[in-house]
Amino acid sequence: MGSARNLRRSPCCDKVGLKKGPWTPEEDQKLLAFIEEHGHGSWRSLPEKAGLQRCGKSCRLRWTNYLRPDIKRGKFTLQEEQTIIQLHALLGNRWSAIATHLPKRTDNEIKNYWNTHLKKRLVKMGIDPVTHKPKNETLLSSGGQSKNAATLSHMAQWESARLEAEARLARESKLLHLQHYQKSLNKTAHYAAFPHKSSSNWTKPNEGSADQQHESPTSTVTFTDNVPTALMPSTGLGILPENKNNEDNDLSGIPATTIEFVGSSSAASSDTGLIKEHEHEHDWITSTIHEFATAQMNCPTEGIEEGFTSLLLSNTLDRNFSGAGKNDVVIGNESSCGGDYNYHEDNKNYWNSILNLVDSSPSDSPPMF
DNA sequence: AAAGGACCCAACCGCTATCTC
DNA sequence: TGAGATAGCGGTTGGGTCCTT
Repeated sequence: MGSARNLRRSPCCDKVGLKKGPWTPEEDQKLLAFIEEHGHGSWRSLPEKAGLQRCGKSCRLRWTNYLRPDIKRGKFTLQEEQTIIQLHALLGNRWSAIATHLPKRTDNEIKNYWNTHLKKRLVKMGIDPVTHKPKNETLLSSGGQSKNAATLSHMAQWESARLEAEARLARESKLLHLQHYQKSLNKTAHYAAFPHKSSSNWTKPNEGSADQQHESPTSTVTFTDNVPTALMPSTGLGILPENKNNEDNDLSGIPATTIEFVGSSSAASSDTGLIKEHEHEHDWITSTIHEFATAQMNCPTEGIEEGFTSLLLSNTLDRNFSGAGKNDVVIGNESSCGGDYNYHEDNKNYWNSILNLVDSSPSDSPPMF
């Protein structure tokens, strides 16, 4: 699908003499030093200013995937693995969206980890890594089972709209954080002398500070100062558990969850136009939820916004990650709205975990499963 | 010990979306 | 309004490392 636009444009790396391939420690030093002092500004012009024989794109990727101070490297925790699997079930290969729920991890890293570890693990367990359904069921899937796919699709659509809104607002608020960003960059000065590994790869600069949350190009979640909103407060939309004390995920006490239009204290949403956009998105999501319930689940929709969790928990999805700290995927069998009790409980587990996932502060998530 | 296959992951490629002039 | 520039995304690749025989 080569666009006509690309025919007009010259590739960013077509300049003769520009280096490709693995970065050397010296190049990293130069890039870090330059960004610490000046910020990255225009990536296009950065390499020349920084004295690098690289294209801007290469510099940007090196920074976002490796040198950024707020990157966590190393082994993925069990919790992170579960997060990735569940979000992948919901969002598919939308790595950047998944990465917003795993602060300090890059989309590239998550993508690699999925392809090299998690995908294979699911396959071994007989789970289709694309549909997250058991292989044999995928083959048999038809009729009533297709309802599951439609349900997932609706969930993804809903999440997609939310993420897009988040991204847009994050861009707006990013401007307001520019000054803050420059300050934070200065804090990273000590990374200039970060240690190296013996090979071409070297260790992480370090863990980022809390206020570096604003800096991450891939992790654009921002939080309001005083509103304990859960789901992307920057969009103005939040899922607000009515009982925040439900920390142990006791399913008998699953909070009724409310989707509210939250008057965010962020600068971005103080803008009238943006608020109007929020309202529009809220309307859209509300209608989608109603459509979702009526079309896919045959469940009552009255007061549905006050009980979205219940809606999710009584849907017809047929898989579950159950039990505390388990990797196992437990396959449900019965599916009906408000039907088999055990199956209902299984789905409660599954969706409760997802809701808790997006409901948790990125950095201090308690054990969720 | 050596060969070669499997694995891993940083980096690249191609594309679209968005911004700027 | 349209062209060009830039940023960001997801898929893919290539080479280094690890493991098995």
